[in-house]
Amino acid sequence: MTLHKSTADFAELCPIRDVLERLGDRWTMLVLFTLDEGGTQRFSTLKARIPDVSQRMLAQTLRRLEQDGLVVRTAYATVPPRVEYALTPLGTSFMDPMRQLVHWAAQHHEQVRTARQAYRPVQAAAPL
Amino acid sequence: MTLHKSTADFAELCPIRDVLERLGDRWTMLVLFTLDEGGTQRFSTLKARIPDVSQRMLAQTLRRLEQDGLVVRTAYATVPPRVEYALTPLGTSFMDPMRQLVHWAAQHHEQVRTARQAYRPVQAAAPL
DNA sequence: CTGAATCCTTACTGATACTG
DNA sequence: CAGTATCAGTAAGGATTCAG
Repeated sequence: MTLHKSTADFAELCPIRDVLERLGDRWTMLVLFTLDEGGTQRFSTLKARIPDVSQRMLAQTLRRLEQDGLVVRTAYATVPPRVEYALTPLGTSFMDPMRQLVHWAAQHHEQVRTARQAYRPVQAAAPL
Repeated sequence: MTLHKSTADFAELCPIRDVLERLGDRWTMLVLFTLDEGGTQRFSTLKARIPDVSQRMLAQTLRRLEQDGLVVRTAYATVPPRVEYALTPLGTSFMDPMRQLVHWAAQHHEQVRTARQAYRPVQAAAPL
């Protein structure tokens, strides 16, 4: 369960970092959350529900999630095209730990904000 | 408990995004995890345990964590200087949800890797 | 509607060099 | 030892344009 790797293997990252680095970007969590609460949704719906995501980033995020097996993409050959996205069982299984994280954030947000305000760049003197 | 905000308020981001975006960068989780498993540690120790972090990034990450109240920095006015870092109670409280996330990653890493390999860029045809 | 491709601007990062 | 400052390269992100 270590997140560290010896200096030797930069290339083959530790499993956990490998997975978490994907999830840590700006939009992934948001997309997963939106899919979870809204169920199967079209591209345009997702775009509408995440106001500040660009088309480019949404597409890219969805591609990666699809690639990692957290999301399924279903395209219908109609005109105009219709594409639907949904969480896979794997994607759904991720929502549990994610909800914990969201809960923590909601719970402690105020405390963090307070800490930020109280923060003083540096202290010259020191204990001892 | 929504992660979305109306288009109106980009500036004042939703609490959860505000908190999670900080944690989502490349080093924060790793630093927190290292502090958690090793207890109070000096700058150089942390640097040694996270082989591929640069001095600059480690310092920056620690500053932010300190600012957010997850880490305490204690400087001793000795020569040479000695600075110790430790998790605050707030920081410790974050480890719970974080461990869940790490656990999920460890548990499903193989599945994700498999999905990545099986992935085919796009499909021309489609159902229906 | 759902994207991919391009361009361009900003943010992140690592090396390096320099202080207290 | 524990940083900060500066610089340069890379990567991320948005806006726009074009295509199936």
